[in-house]
Amino acid sequence: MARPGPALLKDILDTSTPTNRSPFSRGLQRKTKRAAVLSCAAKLFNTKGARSTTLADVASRLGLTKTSLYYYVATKEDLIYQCYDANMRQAHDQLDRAEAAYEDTTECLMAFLESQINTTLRSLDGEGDFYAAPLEVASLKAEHREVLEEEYRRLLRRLIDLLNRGIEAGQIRPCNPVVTIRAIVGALDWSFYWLYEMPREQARGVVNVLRDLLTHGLLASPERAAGGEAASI
Amino acid sequence: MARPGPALLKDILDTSTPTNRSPFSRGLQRKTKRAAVLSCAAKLFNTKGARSTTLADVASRLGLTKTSLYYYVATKEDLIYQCYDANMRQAHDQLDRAEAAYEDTTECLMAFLESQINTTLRSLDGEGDFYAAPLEVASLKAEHREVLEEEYRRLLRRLIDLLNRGIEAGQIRPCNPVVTIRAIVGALDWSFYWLYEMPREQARGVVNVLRDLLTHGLLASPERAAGGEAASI
DNA sequence: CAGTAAAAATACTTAAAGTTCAAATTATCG
DNA sequence: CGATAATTTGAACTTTAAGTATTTTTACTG
Repeated sequence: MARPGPALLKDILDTSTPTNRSPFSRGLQRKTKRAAVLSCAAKLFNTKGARSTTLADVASRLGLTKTSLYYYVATKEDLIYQCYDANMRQAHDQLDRAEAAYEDTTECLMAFLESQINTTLRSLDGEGDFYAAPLEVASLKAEHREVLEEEYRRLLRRLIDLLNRGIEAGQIRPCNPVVTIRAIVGALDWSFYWLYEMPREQARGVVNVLRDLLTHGLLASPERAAGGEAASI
Repeated sequence: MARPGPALLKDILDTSTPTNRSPFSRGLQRKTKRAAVLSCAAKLFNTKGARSTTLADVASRLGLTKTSLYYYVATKEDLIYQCYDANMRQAHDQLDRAEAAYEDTTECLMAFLESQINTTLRSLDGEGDFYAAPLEVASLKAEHREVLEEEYRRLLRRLIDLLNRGIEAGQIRPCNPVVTIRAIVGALDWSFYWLYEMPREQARGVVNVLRDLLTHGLLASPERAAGGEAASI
């Protein structure tokens, strides 16, 4: 699935191994190319917005004409939907993995955040697909919009449940989990925007900074948090 | 400036006082109506995206035809730019006020966040103008885009400086201020999205939840932060 | 209340981008 | 190599929404 940024669609397939030329590989090739179309579209959507990206933009980046895209997607609306849907599925998958790997609720949440950030970073390194942040769901037709909104709410609910379990177990401070998760996921949904333009060096440290911010907060010390006078360390 | 959500443009002006009918009021009326156009557009931009909102959408909400909008704005691109610019100016103003009011860096940051959230909440109550989250700056023409990006960066720099001052003063834990501010502002830029659909009751408590999250972090206790075992309260 | 300027509407043009279709090209396989 | 299916294309068509020219309505002013 790994593929560098500016690759043309015709260069996507690795025809060096015989397996990729076997009869059954035809459907697989199509799937692979389709995934490349979605990834390319996702990158553009993240960069200039789904609605203001034209099919010609996507096509030209893939070395195709815009007509050719219709071999892979039904409509532009469908393309946007597929991109968003892929992103939502990926997010749920990552949360599945995080929940399977960690008992501790805080660790689980952090692992989820980390995997989401890393997915973006890998894509920027050309080592994985781009996923589109679902920022323009509202502009989709009702049918598609409702599916995505439900998936989004489901993700929020899962994370809220996670927080609640952490609170019950005494691992996490009592807080309003709905608002807290909204803030965290909001920052995450929007993170590609600055990750895209941040020096790679700094971007690599993002996960640790977020982990720190979320676990300890901003304040220098608990005493200070209660409202005392400032004191130098 | 206060004006309820679904008001038609012709109902905007308060003609009950003579002042509003004086000769010099003509230009003022136009300004007021122009502000109402921007506010209405901003609300729609927040709800369904700037690019997928049509001038007909904006006009119909104001009880006008789309042609009439051209009396107030030059082009649609201009309308988007004006909305975004108004938002950036408002944000800088709020930060000015917060910096003037608070010596303590943490308090200052919190006051800024609070004022931003409250601006959104007031607009939802029909007690103030809507401001558009500048989510689609990338789709504007270079000239406008550069102005807004510079204003956005300037806001980030101001907030980063604020954090740095707090760190130097020992009020704030040493952290990467760039990433930290990006995360906070990202969550903020995106907050209208969930504030719009959150029960008003809950929305009122948002500021406190964010304050808590940012000051103390998620963990139940500092001991726990070090990695100890979970303990029920 | 008539004259005049502001505001808004009607009817139209234009541009851009989404979409379709039939034809051409390319790749696979017996 | 030649048949067949997969893929891509060029060119035309459609739709949508931006933008303009002109006229009409409204409302302020003397």
